[in-house]
Amino acid sequence: MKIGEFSKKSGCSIQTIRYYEREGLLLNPNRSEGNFRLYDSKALKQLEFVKHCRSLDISLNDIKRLIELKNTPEESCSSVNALIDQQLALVNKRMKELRALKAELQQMASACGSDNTIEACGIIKTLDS
Amino acid sequence: MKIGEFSKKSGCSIQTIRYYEREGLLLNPNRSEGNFRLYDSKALKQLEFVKHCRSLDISLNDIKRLIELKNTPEESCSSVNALIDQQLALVNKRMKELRALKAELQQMASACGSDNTIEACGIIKTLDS
DNA sequence: ATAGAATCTATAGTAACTATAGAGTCAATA
DNA sequence: TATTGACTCTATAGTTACTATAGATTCTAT
Repeated sequence: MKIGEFSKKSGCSIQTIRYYEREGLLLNPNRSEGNFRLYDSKALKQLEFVKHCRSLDISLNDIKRLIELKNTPEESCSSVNALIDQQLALVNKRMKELRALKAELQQMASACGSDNTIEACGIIKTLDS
Repeated sequence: MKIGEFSKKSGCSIQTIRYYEREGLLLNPNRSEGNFRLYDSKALKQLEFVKHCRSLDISLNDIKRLIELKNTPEESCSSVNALIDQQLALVNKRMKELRALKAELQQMASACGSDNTIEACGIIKTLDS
């Protein structure tokens, strides 16, 4: 299939597919006579792997590492574990930050009942302090 | 004070300060004879406002809007309210995403006890499906 | 033969910074 | 007085993960 169909099947935009190829996350596909990219179901699986990783917010660099690791199936998977643990730590950190952030925003929202002037607005006062 | 001291007092890097100035978040400071930027305590307050907003993850564009709003103190603060509400919605959305993400990552981490080969690793299997 | 759709490459834009190069300024020392 | 070193200046490029555009080709259908 050509890139248009590949894009629809995978749910990735055409530009993103070409970008992933440039970045080495997808193998260089075969080309048609007229230089159009040609994909098969194997390529689709590869792209789905990448998409799944991205949905977990794993960076393109880490995905590249995972792909390399996949190509050495006989080795220990401790690096894979480490990568996921690291990702989990990142997520926990961000969640903590977001919780604090949410608390402050909520407090600010309640600091301004509704219809003040900007001068009297509790939100601006909070931000100013 | 010159930018070095301003940077230390505010906790913003020198580049970031100059960047905020270019982006219109800080007023153009006076310059010394030799063209060095000169800041006073008023400028510090302005920068602290920006920093506080950034710590709440408010975008530079929205901060710019807040600054403009601050300059019309007699008007209604409903726009300020709306902006904070919108920010809160964003945070809630991201928290929800992160919770889902965390759940999947945890499940993956537990799918691989510890010392498999990559071929047998539950994590890679999950990512492949 | 030709119109229109799809594809190609190369390049620039996005957000919010960070980092660098190369030049100029300033205060203190030899 | 000359010079060293710290500080600052502007302009530009790099970061991440894409998205968008321009201009040229290729293919398909009438």
